[in-house]
Amino acid sequence: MTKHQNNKEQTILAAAKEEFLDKGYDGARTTSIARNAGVTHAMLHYYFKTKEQLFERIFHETIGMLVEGILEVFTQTEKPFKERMAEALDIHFEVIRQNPRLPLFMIREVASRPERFAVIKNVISSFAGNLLATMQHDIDQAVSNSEISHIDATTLLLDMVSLNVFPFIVKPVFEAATGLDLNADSKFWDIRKQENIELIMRRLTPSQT
Amino acid sequence: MTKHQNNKEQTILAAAKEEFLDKGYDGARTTSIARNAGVTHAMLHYYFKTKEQLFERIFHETIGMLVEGILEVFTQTEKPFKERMAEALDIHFEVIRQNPRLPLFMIREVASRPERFAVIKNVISSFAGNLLATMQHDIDQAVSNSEISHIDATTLLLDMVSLNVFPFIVKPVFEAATGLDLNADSKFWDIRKQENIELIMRRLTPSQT
DNA sequence: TAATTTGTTAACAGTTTTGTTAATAAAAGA
DNA sequence: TCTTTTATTAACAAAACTGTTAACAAATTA
Repeated sequence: MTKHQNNKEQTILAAAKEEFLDKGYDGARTTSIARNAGVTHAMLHYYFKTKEQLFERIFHETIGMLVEGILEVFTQTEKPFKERMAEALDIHFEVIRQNPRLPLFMIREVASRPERFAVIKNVISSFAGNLLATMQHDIDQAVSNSEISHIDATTLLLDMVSLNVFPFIVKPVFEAATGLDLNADSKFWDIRKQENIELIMRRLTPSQT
Repeated sequence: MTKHQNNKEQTILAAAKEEFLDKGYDGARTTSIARNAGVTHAMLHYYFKTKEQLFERIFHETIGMLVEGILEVFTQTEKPFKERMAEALDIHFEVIRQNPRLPLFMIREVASRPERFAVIKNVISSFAGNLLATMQHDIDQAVSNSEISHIDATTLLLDMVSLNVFPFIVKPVFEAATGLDLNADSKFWDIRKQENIELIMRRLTPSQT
């Protein structure tokens, strides 16, 4: 009677993503994932042999999304450096705003199981190398035009990522401390984005000596 | 024959701290803690009835350290605001540098078990309220002297914490991406501290319009 | 030194969680 | 339609952990 709908696999994946993002690998329970997906937990082992394998799937996806998010950022080369940088900050911020749990997820998993380095290492490092080289080139050019202060590309990238990502990571603690509900407070995030842009812009503006 | 040395309790606590900081509550194993402490795991239940209770001890301690660390920061009121702010950044950075795993530990636990909010809430919120009020007062004064640009105390505090804390949180990922070993690289952290101070100083300097 | 409290071990009990299997139903292919 | 492959369930096995207990040793105290 009931049609065999292979979207069960998708349903399981969705439930697993929720569970893993929320609780991390160690906190996640395969039974709980199955329950939330509305299937018996044997199904989960049928589609994905082990918890580990199911996790890998999710982990890969999220690396993809994060890397993609940062990738898009540095493509246009027409406009002046500061302008491009402001746009990059904006885009980067919005990507995280739409996937606010990804960064903590990634950091937490890499921290508690460094073995997973291997997976992530290739994906990121090849990409990050390119990005940094490109950025450094553009920076040097802008510096020689006296358009901006000197800064190292790695330093600038870490400035950017720290400012854009950290607020989302610390959100639960921040909410506990202040009693605010930041989900219901889009103004807070708009202000935050502007502040981050402001900080980097001022950092890049040549000092008047 | 063997003397009853009650430093076993301390040994267990030390091993537990290691384990919890490294793997988080869910990833920690009481058997592993006992093994690392060199005692049978029954001992662990003898001194600390449950895993949860053992965790509470550690959790409280770390909240204490973190809050203390930020507390010390804003006491002197003689010097100009920017100067004080630079010192605060320096002290704050060094506190974290010496306890680099505490922030991720706290964030991770609060994220995966919001129930623990209750504990942390009182400690932080009462304190944070004071700090923010003090900061805002000092900021307003410095602004009216045209000593600095206008900024919200909450915003400035989040700037500061983001810049100082995030690099330590993202360290494992960063190392995976770049292949560097940041533990062996004290220069990296010195540069980072300077960059953070630079960023905030420029943010606070009144813009010349 | 006798009694009591404190520390320690080993073995075990209970639970939770992951993973397997055998039986069966549905779908697809021939 | 008969066979084979895929999907699904329920029941079960195995492992991993946490927590308990009973027996005993060492230290403390009276």
